[in-house]
Amino acid sequence: MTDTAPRPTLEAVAERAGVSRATVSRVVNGAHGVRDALADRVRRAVEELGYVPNQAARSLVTRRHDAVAVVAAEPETRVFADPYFAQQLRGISKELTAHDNQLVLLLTEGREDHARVGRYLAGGHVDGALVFSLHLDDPLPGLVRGAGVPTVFGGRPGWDDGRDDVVYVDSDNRGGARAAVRHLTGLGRTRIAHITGPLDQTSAADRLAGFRDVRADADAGLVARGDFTSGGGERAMRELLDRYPDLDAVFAANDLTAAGALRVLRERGRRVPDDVAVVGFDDMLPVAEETDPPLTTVRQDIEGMGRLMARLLLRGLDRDTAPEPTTGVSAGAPSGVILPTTLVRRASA
Amino acid sequence: MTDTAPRPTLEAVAERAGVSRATVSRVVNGAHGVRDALADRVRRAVEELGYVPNQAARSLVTRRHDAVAVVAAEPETRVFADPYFAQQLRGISKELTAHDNQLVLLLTEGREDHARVGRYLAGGHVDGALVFSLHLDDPLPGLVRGAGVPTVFGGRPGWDDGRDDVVYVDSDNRGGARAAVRHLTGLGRTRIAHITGPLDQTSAADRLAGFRDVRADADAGLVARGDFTSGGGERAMRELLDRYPDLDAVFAANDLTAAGALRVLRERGRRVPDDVAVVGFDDMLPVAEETDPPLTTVRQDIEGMGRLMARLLLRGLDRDTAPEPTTGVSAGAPSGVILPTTLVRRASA
DNA sequence: CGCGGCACAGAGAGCGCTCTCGGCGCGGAA
DNA sequence: TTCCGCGCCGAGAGCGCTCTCTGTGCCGCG
Repeated sequence: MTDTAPRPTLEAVAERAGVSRATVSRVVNGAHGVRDALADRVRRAVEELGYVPNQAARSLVTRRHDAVAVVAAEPETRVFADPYFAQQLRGISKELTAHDNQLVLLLTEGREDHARVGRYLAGGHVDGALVFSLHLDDPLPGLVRGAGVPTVFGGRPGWDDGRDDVVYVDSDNRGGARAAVRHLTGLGRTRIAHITGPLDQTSAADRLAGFRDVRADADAGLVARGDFTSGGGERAMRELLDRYPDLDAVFAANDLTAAGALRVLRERGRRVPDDVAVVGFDDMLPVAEETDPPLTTVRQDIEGMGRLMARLLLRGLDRDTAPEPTTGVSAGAPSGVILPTTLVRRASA
Repeated sequence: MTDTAPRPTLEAVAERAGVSRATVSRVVNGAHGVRDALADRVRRAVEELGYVPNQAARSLVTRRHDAVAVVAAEPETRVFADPYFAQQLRGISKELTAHDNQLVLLLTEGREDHARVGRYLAGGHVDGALVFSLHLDDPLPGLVRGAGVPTVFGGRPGWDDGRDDVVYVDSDNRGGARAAVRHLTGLGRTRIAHITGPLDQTSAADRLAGFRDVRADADAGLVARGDFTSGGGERAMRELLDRYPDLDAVFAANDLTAAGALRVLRERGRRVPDDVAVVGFDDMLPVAEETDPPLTTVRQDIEGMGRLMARLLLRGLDRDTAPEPTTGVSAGAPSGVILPTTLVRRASA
């Protein structure tokens, strides 16, 4: 039952159409230099036999796979909120399928997984890789680089040190943070605190930098360390209130953190936004709308990020097959692309 | 830069080890019937050259790909809450990598995508497929069936009509719903309402069935239709309160719905759980813990579901390569596997 | 009328691997 | 010693495709 009839080969199609394998191949692919009459006959034969090219045979000779790997460290995507990763995946998927590429998903979970991924990428099973690298000391980027596979990173890699051949897509964490804090100052708030994310992640570090851009003169004590979870947000909020009972605004590094902060504020009898205004980050959808009050936050185009990553990768792959004559890398190759963020005003600030 | 040195072939390894291709192949795979001395020489050569088998060449002859497709309808995974799908993916990924299989992700979004997926599966690029089919009238299952690819479904397919060769994994929606409602009756609640999900999804239908199992005598008016979103939960909750101002418990078809219901209850001045007890479903993690009060809900082992799906598929594939002599399908083949659910008690009921 | 050129089609090699089959050497039985 | 059997290894075909190279027919031009 599982075994279907043997799939028709090029040969079979050729025979049915009364032409040679080569001609069928020409038609099935680009189809240049084949008379219409013949081409039609071939197409009809393809249709009748239900011919589908054998990808294995094809890539054996072309060395192309029309497949790209998406590599993500599993525990991190978990902490970082799953919807985030899923949305990126969606964007990637759309772009890839639009270009007839397959998406091979590699989720890693530990040292041994890294080795496995390295081997897989080096094995030349895919034409390129999209890698999500969040931590400063992530071993993945090095691995991928070692595998010699064209790669686009999701999120600014921590080791963005001089080498400009690393391509990545990120959203404007720093700019978004600035916008959030400016929004708070615009509301007349003067005692503005920040709850960070885990600072070994570039997104968290960049958001902190954005906060500092606007509040360069803020007390160091107004910055409390969180970890992108609501529990961390609660802890940090308690600390902050203990230190600064008079604070009137909080910028949380993400929405989960903000949700935790909101709970503590309510518990301590602070009204939001009247007493304390709160801004989050991510616009993580189930959460940001469900909090009480709904969260003012910074939205990023997550799906767009994914799509852009895929697009950049595919473009790079194209260039490889048809290298332009200009010397070396095209002038001013965009090594990092930063997507804009927007402030979403809800009730919390 | 992108192009690395040409990858070593079996031939190269053979030459270096001073043996034939066949021997290297034997060692690289099962390694039976090769003297240890020779095998060691081969392994050393593999190591030194950094040889990795060319999967395309291999599957060209073996007709195996060590890859399975995961097919999901994109808009639905969105509505159904993204973390859900991501967790399943994680379970699938773990199981697949444990068996050296790759995960090819196919997200569909419309009619034309269905055709594309059908072609892909029929094209014999993968050894099997894991398909998430939520809707009663989902065209995907039919397509997959037509493609003649071994398949395991995620969630009970709507058309579970007699044919017992369809393999699926689902969690015990009906039993979980029963447990939730019994919990409410155990609390002494007597006026228990239910907000359903979209009833063209089997999970929603099964949860409703579970509600009815326990409250067979409940007024029809105590069942309000929702859509798995918090907005739907709000609307349904308003209806219910209008119809039954005296209701003292609500079983919501999922956590998002429950979150919406909670908002309306608060807005109408009902205390939870004192006046009205609320139970959700899913234990969708960011949400269920963030609501006020935190949600009592029914947890399913989502990751386990994914893992089980993959395991069942791989087992089926194994059988194909090494068919057991027993007649036909193994007696009592588990066509549907139902995973247990557990009630998680928090503050809302 | 003959030749070069062009547009198209076919023959055939070869991508890197697996796997069958045959050969070879060695040990034990006759 | 001869022969068979067995364990191990190599030769070689072939998986389904692409792509180059060659061949063929036809046109235009001299």
